[in-house]
Amino acid sequence: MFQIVRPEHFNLRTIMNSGQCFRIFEPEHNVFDVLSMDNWARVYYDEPNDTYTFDCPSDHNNFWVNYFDFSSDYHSMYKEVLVNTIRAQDQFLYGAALYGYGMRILRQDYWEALVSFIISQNNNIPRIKKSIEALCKKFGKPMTKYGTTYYSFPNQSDVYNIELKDLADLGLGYRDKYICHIFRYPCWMKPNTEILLTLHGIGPKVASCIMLFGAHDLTQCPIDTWMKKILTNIYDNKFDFTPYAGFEGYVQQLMFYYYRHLNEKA
DNA sequence: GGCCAGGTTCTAC
DNA sequence: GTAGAACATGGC
Repeated sequence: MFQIVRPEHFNLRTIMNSGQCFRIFEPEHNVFDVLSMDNWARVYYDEPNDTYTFDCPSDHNNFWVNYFDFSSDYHSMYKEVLVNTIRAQDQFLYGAALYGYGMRILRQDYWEALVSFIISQNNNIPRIKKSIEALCKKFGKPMTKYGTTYYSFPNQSDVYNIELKDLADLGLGYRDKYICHIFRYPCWMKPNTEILLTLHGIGPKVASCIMLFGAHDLTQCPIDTWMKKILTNIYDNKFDFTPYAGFEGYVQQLMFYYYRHLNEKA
């Protein structure tokens, strides 16, 4: 249990809806369930006092402080974005920064990110979430609190031996072969883009997401269908990332979240 | 009901 | 090396 009072650069609902993770839920207004591997924190948001209360075992406090990247300085990145967008008269990214205040790049588990973002390819977010929950329910361990049951994200030893037919009812579509293959991949190897790209079912975009969200490499800038639309429709393919060197992934996340909002996706 | 989704692979020049 | 089709399936 710990509290975050009037946090700077932390909005849990923004993060939940930003498409970087798939296992944060809001079962009732201002009550959030955050899951990562076999960890579960229930987070109560006291809106009038802008205070988040994390209900979790106290020996898990450090896990969640790390997960939400509370030790990193988002103020300086955010300020750089504002200063540069004003200088460059970049209305879109300026608006994205205002709308996306409270965004952070989570430090997610590498294995969970690896599996999740393979599922994400050519897929929509509601369906990605459904498949992941089905995967957890089938191969994870039940966790019950507050009269609610979630299932842990299966670790590799839980799924190492499964066969393709075991994945048939998870709604994975053609990605089932990729997932089955990745279950036998030596995931303890150091996260590395070049190695990820050798794996069947992982291309540049998915590798970039895994490195950004699963290895906290903020220089990664995943270009998905939404980012392609942004870079062509808004910037005529002339957007310059150099003012944001070192935190391209954060800028990308602000753009992604804002553009989807403008298109009524979140 | 058709287009699209946090793409990648396969095939054909 | 690159353009285009194929891939499964459900959200909207």
